[in-house]
Amino acid sequence: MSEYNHKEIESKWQKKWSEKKVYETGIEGKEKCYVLDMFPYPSGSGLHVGHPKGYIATDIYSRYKRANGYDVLHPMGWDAFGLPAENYAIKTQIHPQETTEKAIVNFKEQIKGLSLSYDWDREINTSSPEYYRWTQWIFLQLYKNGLAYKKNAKVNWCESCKTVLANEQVVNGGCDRCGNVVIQKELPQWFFKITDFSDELIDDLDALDWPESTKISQKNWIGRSSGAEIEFQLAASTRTNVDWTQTNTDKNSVGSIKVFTTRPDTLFGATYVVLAPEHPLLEELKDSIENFVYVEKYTKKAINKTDLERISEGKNKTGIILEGVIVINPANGKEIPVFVADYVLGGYGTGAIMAVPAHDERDNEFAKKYDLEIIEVVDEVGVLKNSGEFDGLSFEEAKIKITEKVGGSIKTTYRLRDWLVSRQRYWGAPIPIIFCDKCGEVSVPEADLPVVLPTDVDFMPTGESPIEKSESFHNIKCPSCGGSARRESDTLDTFVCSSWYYLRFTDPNNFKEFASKPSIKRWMPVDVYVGGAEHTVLHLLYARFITKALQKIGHVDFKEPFLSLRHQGLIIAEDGRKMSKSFGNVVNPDDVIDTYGADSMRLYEMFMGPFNDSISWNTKNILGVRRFVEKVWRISEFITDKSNQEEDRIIHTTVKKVGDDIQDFKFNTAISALMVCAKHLEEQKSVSKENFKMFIQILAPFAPHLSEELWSIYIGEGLIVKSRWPKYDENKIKSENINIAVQINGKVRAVLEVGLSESEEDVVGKALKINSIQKYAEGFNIKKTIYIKGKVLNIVVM
RNA sequence: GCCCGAGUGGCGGAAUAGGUAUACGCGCAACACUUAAAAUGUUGUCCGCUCUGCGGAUGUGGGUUCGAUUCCCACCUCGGGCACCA
Repeated sequence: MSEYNHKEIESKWQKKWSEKKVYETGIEGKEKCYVLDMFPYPSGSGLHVGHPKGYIATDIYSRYKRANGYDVLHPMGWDAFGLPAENYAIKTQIHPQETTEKAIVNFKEQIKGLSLSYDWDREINTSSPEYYRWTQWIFLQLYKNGLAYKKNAKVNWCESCKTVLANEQVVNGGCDRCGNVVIQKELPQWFFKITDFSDELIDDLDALDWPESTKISQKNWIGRSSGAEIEFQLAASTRTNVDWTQTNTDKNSVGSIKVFTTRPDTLFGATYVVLAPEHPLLEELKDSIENFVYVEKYTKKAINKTDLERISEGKNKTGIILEGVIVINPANGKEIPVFVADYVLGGYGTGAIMAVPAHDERDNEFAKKYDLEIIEVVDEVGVLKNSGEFDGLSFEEAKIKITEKVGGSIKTTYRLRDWLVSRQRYWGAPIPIIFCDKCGEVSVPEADLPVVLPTDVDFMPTGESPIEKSESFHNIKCPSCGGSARRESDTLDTFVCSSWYYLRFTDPNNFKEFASKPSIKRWMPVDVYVGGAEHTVLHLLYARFITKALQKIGHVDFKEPFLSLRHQGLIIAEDGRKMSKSFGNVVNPDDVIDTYGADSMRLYEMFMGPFNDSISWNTKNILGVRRFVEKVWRISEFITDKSNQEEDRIIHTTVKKVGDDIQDFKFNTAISALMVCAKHLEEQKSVSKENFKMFIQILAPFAPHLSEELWSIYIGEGLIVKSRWPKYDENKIKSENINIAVQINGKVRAVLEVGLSESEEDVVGKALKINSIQKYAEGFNIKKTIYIKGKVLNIVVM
């Protein structure tokens, strides 16, 4: 037999499969299976060997499902809007569309080299007007249903570039282009009301087949915590300076500071109150604060701080006392001071806390620095002390009773904030809103969608988004009154584009709807979703939110988009670092395919180790799987029409094992089982045609080219990619006799062959006849014996 | 700092409803084939010792058990994520 020529064989079958459209989405009306990869951002630098790991896994899974009679939807597309292409355009004046298209062509070619079984007729591109038309439509649905709104928000702003910066463009507090200091600037921004769904986003996680760590991360991100809101009245001495009936219309909050706490049980230990620098009460109390000049100086500085500056302060908490302002601890009537400090956040809870330095680390650090009173009110076992009538209560009980006593209310708060979706960028989907002098904010009529990105733009290294200066874009009439109007020039966060693409894949060429109801019903939800763990919170949370929002509005009738989720582990470079151009340690899949073949590349990435572990690439190790490929090639020379019991047993065992392992994403052990089987067949230098057929069928999802070639030579009926998964025979797997370990006091002293049906008595009897066992048992009493059928016999002696 | 995950041969790793630790692959060594090399095949390859045998070993130290890589407690190291959320 000739040597295995991967280049010839692989290109031959890639052509045939493509001609016969073997990967077309199943439409036969069988049970469906939607297998989805997180679609990539087509970056200019192309794929490295780490990218396709997840794609290979979903491909194997899809092939397995097709062979098992499912209609499979397995699509691929491009998350094509984004910052890198725009930055590149600013540098080179090459339009992002051009670079993006080029990158897509390159990515696609690289992906096709691996024979991933995508249905390319369903390819989508988020930067095409046919797609973003529906991204805009979804924005409008949310807008019309009160789930999208505009408000001011702080953004990173570079004074010198006159532009908004993404967090990743802020390096050490400076602009990554010009190095100038980045400030926080208030600008009107669009938000999605994800916080409306906080509870559902937490509670619906329970029913999902997702990694537990991912669920926990999402829960922590949403950060639901229950506690109490408690009011601290201002002391009379403070009150005299302000006419509260004038400044405050809410009777209940006249002259008080409302705080949120998760630990109302520690109220007796609250020795001061802290306001966030943004707290509105500071302005209202202006005349009562004796050192207001200094306070104002502090708050102005604090508000202008970037996140990075706040973080870098670490344990060195800053703050300033409000002189002349005193509040009363409602639990014990004590008068306590009030501070403003930037470790308290304006956007969380009520923007004010009661500080309990004995039981909160941050309060403790602050109290020590400013020499404030520290009172312990809960002991190590959670029982109250120094708390008057509540002494001796458990902290759980005290939470409720103390809140009740001081007239507080039980309250739940969330860490999650609304999703800021507007970007002051060019390369994104325009927000379909029009501003009219007369009518104000008007949504673009659905019939006028898409709002197409203007092309008469310049990419200048400075200034605002190029979209702002486009005449053609902004020169429009108000759809409501017909008067002159101007378009919203912000574009949407790319996470918006990627938060609904799984719906589009069900019906990608629909010009009338984002996807037809029957298509959505047919395919959704996604059965298996695979992608990197870096999307644990943002993308996965946003996609879940959009699904829930669309369900609420009535466009879909399910509440979760992804039933099961798997993360692929990173492929680390051979030098132990991340693969990156700047380290010069990138391995290009094209080179690997050229040298070893696509089948070997696929096998290697799956054989490296557990799918979700991070593992170092090692080119040497590819030899192992390449040798395996050649071994299978050689085994085909031994095909006979005779089989034997042992051969049948190992083939059927392997069929079972490989199927089970694919189902569980345990590809490494599946390949190991295939290797063990191949080794056996080669050693006995014979394999029946029937068994060989089964073997290449279960090998096919991993090494489709090799299997198809062997199939065409030796089996010849149709294509292996269209064949049905072989059925194993449980009777052929079972064997009568089995080796068990015989232990004395838990140490293995002998191996014994026994029948599976033999009784414990018989097995013990046989074991005691073995020389090496007698040696250990002699002179001792047998205390007891433990026999685990087919595995181990332990004889306990004294 | 908090949260999550992981520590098994020279290396990637296998085995967890507790039951023969080191499957499979890489590497290494010897042998066969060869003028030679490559390729391929065969055999060996956790460590130690007083070596037909015995003892030890799954990050460290304890515990539960007839039996622990697997369960429990404490600690150490590495990787990932998040940043003061009251």
